[in-house]
Amino acid sequence: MTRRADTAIDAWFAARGWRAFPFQRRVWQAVAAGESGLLHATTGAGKTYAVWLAALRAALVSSSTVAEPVASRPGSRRAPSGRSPSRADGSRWPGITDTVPLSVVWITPMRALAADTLRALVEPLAALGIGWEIGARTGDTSSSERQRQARRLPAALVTTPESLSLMLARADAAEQLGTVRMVVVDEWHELMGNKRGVQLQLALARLRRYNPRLIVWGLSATLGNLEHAMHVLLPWGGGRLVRGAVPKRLVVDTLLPPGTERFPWGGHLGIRMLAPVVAEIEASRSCLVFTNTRSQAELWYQALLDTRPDWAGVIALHHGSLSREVRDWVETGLKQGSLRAVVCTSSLDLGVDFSPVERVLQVGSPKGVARLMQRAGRSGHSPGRPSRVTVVPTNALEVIEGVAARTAIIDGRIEPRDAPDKPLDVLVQHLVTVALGGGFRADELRDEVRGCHAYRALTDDEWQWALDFVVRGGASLGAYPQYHRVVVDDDGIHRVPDRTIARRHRMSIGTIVSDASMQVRYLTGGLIGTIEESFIARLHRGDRFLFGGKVLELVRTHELTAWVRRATARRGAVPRWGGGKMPLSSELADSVLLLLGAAAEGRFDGPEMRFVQPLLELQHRVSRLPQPGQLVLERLRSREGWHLFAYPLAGRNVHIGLASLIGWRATRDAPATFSIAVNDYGFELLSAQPVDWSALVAGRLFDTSQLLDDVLASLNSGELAQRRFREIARIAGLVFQGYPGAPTGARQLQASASLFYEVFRKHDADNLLLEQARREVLRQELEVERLRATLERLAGWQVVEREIERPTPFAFPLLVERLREQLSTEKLTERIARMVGELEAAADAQSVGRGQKKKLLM
DNA sequence: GACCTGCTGCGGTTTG
Repeated sequence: MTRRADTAIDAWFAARGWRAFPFQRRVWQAVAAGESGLLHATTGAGKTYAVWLAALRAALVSSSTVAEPVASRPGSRRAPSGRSPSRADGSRWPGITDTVPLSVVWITPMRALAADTLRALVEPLAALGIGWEIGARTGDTSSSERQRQARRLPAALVTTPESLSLMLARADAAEQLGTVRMVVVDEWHELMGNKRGVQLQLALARLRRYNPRLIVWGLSATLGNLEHAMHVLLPWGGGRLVRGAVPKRLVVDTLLPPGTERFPWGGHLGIRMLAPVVAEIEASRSCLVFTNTRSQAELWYQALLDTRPDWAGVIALHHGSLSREVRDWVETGLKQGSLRAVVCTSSLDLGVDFSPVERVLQVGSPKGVARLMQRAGRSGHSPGRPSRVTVVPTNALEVIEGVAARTAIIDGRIEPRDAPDKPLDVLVQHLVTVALGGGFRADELRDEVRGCHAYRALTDDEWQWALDFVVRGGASLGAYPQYHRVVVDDDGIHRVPDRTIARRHRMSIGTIVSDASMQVRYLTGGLIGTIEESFIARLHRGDRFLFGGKVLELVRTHELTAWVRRATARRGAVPRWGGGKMPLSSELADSVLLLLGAAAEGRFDGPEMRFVQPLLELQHRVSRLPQPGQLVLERLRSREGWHLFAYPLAGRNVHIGLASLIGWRATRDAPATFSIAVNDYGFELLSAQPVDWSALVAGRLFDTSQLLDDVLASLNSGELAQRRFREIARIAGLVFQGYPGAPTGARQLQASASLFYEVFRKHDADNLLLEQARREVLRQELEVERLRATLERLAGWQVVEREIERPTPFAFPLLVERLREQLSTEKLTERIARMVGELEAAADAQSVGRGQKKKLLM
């Protein structure tokens, strides 16, 4: 039987002109033996087929009623998506048709991937003549499909972690899901590092309780810690790590400005690279232009259209604030090859598989090695084709980052991903989910939860606290019945008897908490997308702004909708969205530092490093280049006061902590106030009085003892924790988001979250959700572990102090950064112009000649 | 003439 199934699969491969890769065979063998595991392979290497065919084969092999298998002519038939192939030709395994219960659950992190995945799964089914019904179930599943699934679930289901949890909240969850034999988690690297991944861990533990022999496979892109990724997914041990050793060539290069064009020392927009980028787009059939922010994407799209009006309709814009319709249109255009270029944010990091993308550009810092690899993988998406990404620097220092990413990839220094530890908000939500899904006994569920990696160290007290919180609202909410969500019946089973609570819970399942935003609609009703409330609030009637690639005029705002019409003007304000400020990763920063070290020794290899050579030499001449083993401190006296610049290259989050900490420690002895500026390379401390930094550095400025206390004292961590608490309150089910269509206003949501925060602080100080908020701030926003590692590293480094007369190339961006926060755009422009003027004058005074001056300013 | 920062992902109602 096994051999016949193999033969059929081989025949199907052969019909497509393929031969099974060794890694695919390894997966098939492992699954046939009932093993779980993690499959790592580059994109486009055939992971999907490997795991899917393994699942099918395992089902075939273990199906006792299988009769004579006959492969139909492989690849000759095509089944309509999501439906079982016709039974007409009879060439299939009769034993596994029709009445196969739900056997395979395929998890994808994005709804948009579900449809694509389904198509990929249907094809081999049809060709092999297997009469399985398969389907998708996510939030946008049609109501008729839902009804069909309510009658009987298909044999294989493609769904999201959230929808799986929703299914666990059904009273008949055990019957519905108890038949599942295999779970495949696609893009596990996207989930493992966040609370969605934790929610999935909990769901898998549930499925494993239903079926202890459950087979689980994760699919992952490149990570620095694959073994750990597998362990988080399969905490019960014994997983098989399979690496798809399909040679994949990855090309990282840099687009340099043509000729002797100068380059700004700071800046992140990069519009001056417009002409070279246009040339690149012209030269390729289809191109993805990644930017780091949504507003940057809007500006680039507009700039491209200004330059090439004839590209209207063949280039497009894609980011997370645009409506689903707009994005669907763009994604379809990409797949069909009708779009020449799409300007996007990480909204297209996943999901354009099997598409004809030929070229990938990354405008601005790639921030991390894995991120750049992921984006490179959007091109050349099939076995054997090379992937290529071109970094488009927006300032001189970013030129180095491209080279740094390339060397890090070659050396295999890829970022690891950490999994969250014990998020109690997710656990609280899960308790209500399971109470809804047929109920639970406390001891049994506790052991099940502890089987998850995230809760392996959950104490009895913590468990009891979480249980108590869903039963009687914890110590402070006992008086409010809506927080007595779970009730213990006479048999000791925890259930949710209240229908309103049940409904609200089902509506709130998930761990993604979105920002406060308003819908933007045409007067005619069409939805364009969503923008931050705070941005719209600053606009007046008639003001124009750029959104969705169009200049719009604000007509009026009503409730949570901004009504707009097309404006005839060519310019408008650019929306600012709030959002994460991702720091440069340690791996990439260290790689940059190595290159700077080489530069300090006079080594400039390759065109990129030679391009920035004049700038780096200038830095080294007037100050010093940061390099491994040396912390460069620059002191500058200006009209503004006394500046200290430092370049630890530890990413902006750590620099915020470091600058606050050092400023705070410096003021313990002599009172002073500092203004602080940070970027990914270093930080600036500016004071109105002189500070004896040399004495302080000789002291215990970089001490790591009492680090936590000092960090908490130096920053307003209370406010940070309160902001963080908003998300936790939502996930734990304290704050109800409101019904769709009439959502609770964001401000109201914020208000009730902070109300809970205050109530807990005053009357329930031991509430573990408060503690969680503090932990999350320290870990995620302040990266306290990385801060500690940085301090320890700095303690062993030689401190090089330099007195400088003018801002150096490394200091200049920090000056601008601070001014940007303080001044309006016009004033900032004036100030920068003056600073640059002073620099030029200084360069002239040094009589370095015109050619030199040009070089100095790049 | 140099400046324009800050990502992504999901889910859900209603019935006398």
